[in-house]
Amino acid sequence: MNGNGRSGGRPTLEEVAVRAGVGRGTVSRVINGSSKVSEQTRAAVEAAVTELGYVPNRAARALAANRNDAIALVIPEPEARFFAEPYFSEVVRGVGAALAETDIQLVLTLAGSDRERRRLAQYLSGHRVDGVLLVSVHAGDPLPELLAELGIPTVISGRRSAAETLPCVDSDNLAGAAEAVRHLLDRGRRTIATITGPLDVYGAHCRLDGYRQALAAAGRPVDERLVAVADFTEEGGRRAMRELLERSPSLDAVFASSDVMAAGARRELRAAGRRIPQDVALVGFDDSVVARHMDPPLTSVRQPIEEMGRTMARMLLERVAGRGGSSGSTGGPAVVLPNRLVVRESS
Amino acid sequence: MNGNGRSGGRPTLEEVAVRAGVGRGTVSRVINGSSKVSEQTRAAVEAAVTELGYVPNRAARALAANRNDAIALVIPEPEARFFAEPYFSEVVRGVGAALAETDIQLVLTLAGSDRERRRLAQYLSGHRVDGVLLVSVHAGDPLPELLAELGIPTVISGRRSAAETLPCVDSDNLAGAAEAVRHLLDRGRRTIATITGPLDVYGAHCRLDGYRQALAAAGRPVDERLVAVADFTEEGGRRAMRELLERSPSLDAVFASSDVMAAGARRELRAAGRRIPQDVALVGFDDSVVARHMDPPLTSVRQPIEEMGRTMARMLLERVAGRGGSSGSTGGPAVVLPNRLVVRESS
DNA sequence: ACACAGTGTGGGAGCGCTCCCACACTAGTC
DNA sequence: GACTAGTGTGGGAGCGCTCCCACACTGTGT
Repeated sequence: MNGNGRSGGRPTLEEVAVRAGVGRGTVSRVINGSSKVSEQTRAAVEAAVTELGYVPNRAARALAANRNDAIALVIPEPEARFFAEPYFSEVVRGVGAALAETDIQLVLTLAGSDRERRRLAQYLSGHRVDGVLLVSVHAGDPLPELLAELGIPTVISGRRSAAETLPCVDSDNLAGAAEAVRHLLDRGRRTIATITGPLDVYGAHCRLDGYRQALAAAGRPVDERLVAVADFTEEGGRRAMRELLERSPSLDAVFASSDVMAAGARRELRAAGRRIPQDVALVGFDDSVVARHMDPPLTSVRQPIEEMGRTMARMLLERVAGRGGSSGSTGGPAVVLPNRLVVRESS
Repeated sequence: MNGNGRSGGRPTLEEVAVRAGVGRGTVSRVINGSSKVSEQTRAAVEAAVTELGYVPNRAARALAANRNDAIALVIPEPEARFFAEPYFSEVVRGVGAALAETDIQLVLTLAGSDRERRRLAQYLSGHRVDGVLLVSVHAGDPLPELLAELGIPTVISGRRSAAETLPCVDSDNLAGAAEAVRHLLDRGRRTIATITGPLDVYGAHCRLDGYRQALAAAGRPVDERLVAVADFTEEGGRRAMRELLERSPSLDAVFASSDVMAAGARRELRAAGRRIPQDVALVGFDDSVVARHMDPPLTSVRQPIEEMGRTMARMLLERVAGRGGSSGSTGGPAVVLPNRLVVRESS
C-alpha cells in the first residue's frame, strides 16, 4: 500500500482557505462564482487556488450538493442502425462540444436488452446523473416514462410521433425529403418512386409525407404504385426496388429514405441494367459514408447530426438547471433542425 | 421547490440497517459482498435492501472510499480517422460489454487540441476516474506520461512502437497484412504493390513489414518500386496508386493499408482503365463500411476492434483493482489480437 | 441616541458512505 | 478458572464539499 493519495495528496477546500487566510465558505463562494465576495478576497482566493493547484473533489461536491455534474447518454446498443453509421460518433461529438465549456461529465450507457434497460432505470435512479439523453427511442419504449416518474430530466432525439410530449430534437425529415424530390423534379425527372422506412417509425413517415408534398406542390399526382415500404436495410431496399421496377418499369428516379436502402436499390438497378443516373436518378437520406463511397457517389439528404447532439445537450442542461421552476421554454419542447441536400453524381 | 429527493426520498444505508435490525457496518459489509457476515444476518439485510429498494449513493461511496467506480475513455476528437469509421462505435461497444457486468461507469472524454489535452489531465486528476483508456495515441503524445505521473492506471490501444512500455492492446497488423498478401499470391498474382500509411505510425510500419515478410516467405523478391507511402486518406491513396502505376505499369495486385486508401486507389485504377479484380486485385485493411459498399466489394483485413475494446477494459479493471500490489501480469503488458481476412469480390 | 436592513464573511452541520477500532461472544489452550 | 485467538457485529470518525445561520461591520432613517 503506497501513498493512497491522502497524505500530501490533492489540496482541499480547507487548505485553500487557510492559504488565502479566509474561511471555507468564502473559498466555496469564489469557486462557484457566487456573488457577495469582495474583489480583494476573491483575488486572494484565486491566487491560493492557483498556487496549490486546487481542483474540487467531484464526489464531495456531489454528495453535499445532491447534484452530479454528469449526464448520461443512453444508447440502444442492439440498434445496428444507430451504431453502423457516423450517427453515433456525430451525436457524441455534438454532445461533447456542448459539454466542453461546462464542467459536466458525459456518461455513456449502452442499454442492450429490455432487461438491461430496466436495470438501467434503477441505475439512473441512483441519482448518478442529473439528466439523460435518449437516442433513437422507439414508440413503445418504457424508458422515457420511467425517467419522467423518477423526475430525471430527459431529452430525446427524434420525435416518436407528431404529438411528441417529451423535450426532443429532430431534423426536418419532411422538408429534407421534399427537397430531395424537388431536386429530382428540377433535373427533369418525371416518374419518381420512393422507398420508405417502416411507416410506424415517425421519421420514415415524415419522409414519405415530404415526398408526397413535393409532388403535390409541383402539381404531380402521387401514384401509390411508386411507393414501396422497406425496413431501412440494404436487402429491404433491394427488394423494394425490384417491386418498383415490376410495378412501374418506366420510372426514372428513386428517392430512398436511407442511404443503405439506396445502396440496395442501386444493386437492383444495376442488375436490371439501368444506368445511374442516366436511366434512373437515385437520391438517399443520411449522407453517410456509404453515400460518399457509392458508385456513382450518391446524392443524399444530410442531417445536422452533430448540431442535433449539441442542441440536445444544451436543452438538457437548461432543464437540469431550471428543474422545479417554470420550465420556461415557450411553446412546445421540440426543436426541429433543417436538413440539407448534398448533390452528387447519382442524380 | 418540490421534493428534493431527501424527505422520503431514496433510502440510505442507515435506514436499511434499522429495517434489518443491524448496524450500518454490517449492511455495508453485505452490500460489498464482504465475508465475515453470518448467513442469517446477510439474509435479513438482503431482505431489507429489496423491500426498501435501496441503491447505494455513488457520490458518498466515492467520497468515503476514495474510489470512483468509473473509468474514462479518452478520444482524440480531431482524429478524423478514429471518428469516421465504425472503429469508434466498436471500441465503445467492446468497452461497454466489459463494463456491463461490473458497476463501473464509462465516462467519455473528447480531447481536441493539445491545450485541451493538458486540461484533461488535470480534469482527470480532479474529477477522479479510477483509470483511463486511451485510444489511438501518437508517439509524441504527452498524455500517457502525464497520467503515469498522476498515478492513474492507463491502458492504450495500439502500440506506439515495438518497445511499448504501457499496457496496451493491439491487433496483429503484421500477420494481417501478411495474410492479405498471401491471399493475393494464392490467387496467382505476381506483381503485388502496396500502399502504406505514414511509416512513423507503428501500425502502418507493421503492415508494411507483413507485406515484406509474406513476399519473402514465398520466395519473392521485394521490389521497392512497388511500395508507395501515403497518409491514410483517400486522396493520398489515389496519388500513391498513380505513382505505382507509373513506376510499375505491369502490377496486377495492390494491398492498401486502409480501406479508405484502397478507395482512392480504386478510383485511380478505374481512371486508368484497369478492371478490378480482372486486371488488378485490390485488398484493403480495416473492413470498414467503405469496404462493404465499394464497387466491387473490397477484400479487407478485419481487426477485432470490439474485442480489443473489451480486452482494454478488462486490463484496466485489473490494473485498477491491483493498484499498488505487484502488477501481476507476467511478461509484457501488451496483448496482441489476431486479424482476419474477409474475402470479397475485389480480389 | 436607537433600530434597521444590507453586505461580506466564518464556520457548524450534515450529505451517505467506508474504514477500522472496540466490543461481545464463542471456543480452544494451559 | 483465567488467558488467548478468532468471529461477527456496532458505531465513531471522517472523506471534502455545500448550505445556511450567525455574526461583524457599514450605512441610512427615525
